[in-house]
Amino acid sequence: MKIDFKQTEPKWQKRWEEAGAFRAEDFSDKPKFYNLVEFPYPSGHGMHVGHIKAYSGLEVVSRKRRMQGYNVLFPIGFDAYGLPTENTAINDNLHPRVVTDRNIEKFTSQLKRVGFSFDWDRVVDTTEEGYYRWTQWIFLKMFEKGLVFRDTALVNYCPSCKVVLSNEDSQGGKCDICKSDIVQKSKTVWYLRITEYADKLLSGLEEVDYLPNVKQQQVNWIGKSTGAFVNFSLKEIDEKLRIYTTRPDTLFGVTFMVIAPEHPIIEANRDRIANIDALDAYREECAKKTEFERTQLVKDKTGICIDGLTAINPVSGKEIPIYISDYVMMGYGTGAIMAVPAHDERDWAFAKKFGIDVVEVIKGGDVEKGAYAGDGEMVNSEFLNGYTNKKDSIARMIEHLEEIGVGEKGVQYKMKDWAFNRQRYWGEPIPIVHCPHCGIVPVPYEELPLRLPEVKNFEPGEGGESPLAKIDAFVNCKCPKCGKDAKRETDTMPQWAGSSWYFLRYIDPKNENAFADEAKLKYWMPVDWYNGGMEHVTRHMIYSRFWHKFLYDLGLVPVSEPYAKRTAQGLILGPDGEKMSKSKGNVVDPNDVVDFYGADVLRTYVLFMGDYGSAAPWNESSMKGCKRFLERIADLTDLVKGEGVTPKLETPFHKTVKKVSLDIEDLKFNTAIASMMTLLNDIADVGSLTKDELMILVRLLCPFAPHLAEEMWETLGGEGLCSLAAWPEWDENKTVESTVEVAVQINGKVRATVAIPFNCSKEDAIAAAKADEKIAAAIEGKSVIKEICVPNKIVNIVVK
RNA sequence: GCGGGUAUGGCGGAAUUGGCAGACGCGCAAGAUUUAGGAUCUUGUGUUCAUUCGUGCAGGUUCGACCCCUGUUACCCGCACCA
Repeated sequence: MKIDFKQTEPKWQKRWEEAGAFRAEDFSDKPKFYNLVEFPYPSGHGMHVGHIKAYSGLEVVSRKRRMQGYNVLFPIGFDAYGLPTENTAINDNLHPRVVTDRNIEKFTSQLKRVGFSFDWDRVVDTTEEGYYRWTQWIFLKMFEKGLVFRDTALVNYCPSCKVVLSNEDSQGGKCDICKSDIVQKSKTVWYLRITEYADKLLSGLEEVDYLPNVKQQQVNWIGKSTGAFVNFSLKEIDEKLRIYTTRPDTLFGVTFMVIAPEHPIIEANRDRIANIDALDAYREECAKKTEFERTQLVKDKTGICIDGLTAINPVSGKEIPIYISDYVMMGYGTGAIMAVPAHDERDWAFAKKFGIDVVEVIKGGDVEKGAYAGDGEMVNSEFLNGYTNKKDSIARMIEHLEEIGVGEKGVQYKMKDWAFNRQRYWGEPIPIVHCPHCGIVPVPYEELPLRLPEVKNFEPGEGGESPLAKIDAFVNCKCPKCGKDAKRETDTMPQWAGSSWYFLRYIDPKNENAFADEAKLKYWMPVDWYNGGMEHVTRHMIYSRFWHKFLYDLGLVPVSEPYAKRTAQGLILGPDGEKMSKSKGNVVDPNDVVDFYGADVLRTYVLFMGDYGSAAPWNESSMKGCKRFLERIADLTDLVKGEGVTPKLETPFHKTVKKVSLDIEDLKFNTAIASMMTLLNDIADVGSLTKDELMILVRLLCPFAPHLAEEMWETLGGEGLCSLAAWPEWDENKTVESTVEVAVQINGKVRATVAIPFNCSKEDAIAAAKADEKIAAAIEGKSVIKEICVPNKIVNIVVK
């Protein structure tokens, strides 16, 4: 039969919608299954073929699950707050609300055109009042529990976007949005105390089924290290210099100390430091460097010795000079280190440059030629001499430090607290009031949502203040506590706020009394399967796990981990093999593909083009192969003869049902489709098939090419929607032929194949192999040393 | 530097995890159909005339290795002066 996709695709999309075919039911007798895909940021460019691939994976799983009788929740929404929208709005002189609505509309129509089986009744939009009200609510809960704090510190700042960025948003020293170099700036910012959850985020990984590299990346990002804090006395003043080290056992090898240029001890002791002018000059220079420059100059160590402060080694009593250098960061540990040049590369390079002594405390290397970081016997270390096990020597030293009261065991994380405010308009207002009498006062829960005010000019101020700061009607308010005049916080939340809990809102998107109903949460959570991009592993994934764990500790969600399983799709590259980007002009627009080939071809192609988890280049002619495949399937209606089973096709059908069923569970869509193609070739060889058989194939095809499947299902007289028909089952016994071709090897080389009954005995198989004339000739006159038989696979005869 | 991964025809990729390497698709070639192009269909397609040789490279284990072990090279991704 001939299919006109331009007519059939919209027809079935409408029928699904009218039938509410993909609506998830709260509380059902069916088993539940919650499939989640990362909701898109509705940018002005519309959808990308990458989105299609990202959603097609769990789309297929969702459709299969429904056919298997599950109550499936497969929702979609829009993560609509954020800078790009705001920048577009500024450029086009429109309100961000208008831009957002326009973009959401565009995305919605594109998603619907592809025929995704989302539950459109549960769409969430993070910028809607009914949504961000609860984002603010959770923020206030965090405030209430002491997880929100304000601090003045060096933060990542993007001079181009004019915003403070979190660590996660400035990876590699580049602004995540505009890719320009970020700078360090001292600012007062709001933080979420995510480090409080570092251990829980780490240990929680043990109970979830995430892709191994997803887990590993999170472990690395959290970056837990164990060691010790040591307090060094200072010769000149009655103050301690506190350091963190993972190797306290090398304390006898310390020949100098290094503190970060920003370390407060310098400011506090200006008068005492003889070379303060030189230090100031150096510090100023460091402040000017971008993060990028600071890391590029790794090899070339710079620094200055502080003239006027001397540390005392707490175990040896020796006097140690203190340097400032930008290879020590204020943001990690205590901003100060004990330098052991013999056993640390960076310290070694620094010591060589400044002519500082190198004292070996671990045997095994030549410390004059380079730092030795390996294991070995402890030397020059008094009570530690003779220790050969790192663990023991560290434990012994910590014990000693605790005894003499100069240090203790410590833990550090690379992950830092989450800098949470942005100086832009298009985000959730932070519901806080600054009162001259009461200090920082949260907006009462009943006043939520704290609405984003309408403004004309939402460009950020030159001084880096939020556009909201210019709106007096918003800023000026009464203190909720004392009732006197006060001012509102004018910064907004970062883009990652709304996406940190959206999977909970899908469960109860219209609830006005809670972020979601308790019983519904209990029914649906956790998300059974979450698929998304690798780029979100160290941001969205960590952030949302943190929020969810916080809600769990409050008893507001039923499970501690939000996502039971996490997988990731690979990128679609441009036809040139490069990452798709507008500047390279290699972007493929899904709309063009749907116009020309139809949604079914697009869906099938993005899943057939390669391994789902790997990147693969777009190849138009390969897509034509998928078009041909679907056309040939449609033509099968002409080959239908009778009902029941075609003997020659029985095994191929059972095989294919099994293969498709199992491959979908492993995201091996390419081989699932390939097996249907193979079946199609088998059918073509036979020249006919029965109606029952075709209806099996149509149902297997349905998750991939649902419009064609529905059309054929209807033509064949199938009951109801194919999308809701029962998923075909297979009989394991019928997945194999009664006779199998077995390869016969002589000394491991294939010499012949013989057809023998399936599961026949080893003896029979070997006898059959020997009966083959080629094999008989090969063994002729030689002595058989060994005969190996793997049932149904191979016979190997070793001769001499 | 640390962590993770990949390497198979002209291309995208398969291989039940130690058992006939190259499924399936693209591309290509020949033929059919067509006024022609396109589309479609049929056949062929790792290499070699052949015995052969073939899964980045060099070894090893095994009756048998894309798969396991040792060494090595290249590329990709993430983090990175983390003390």
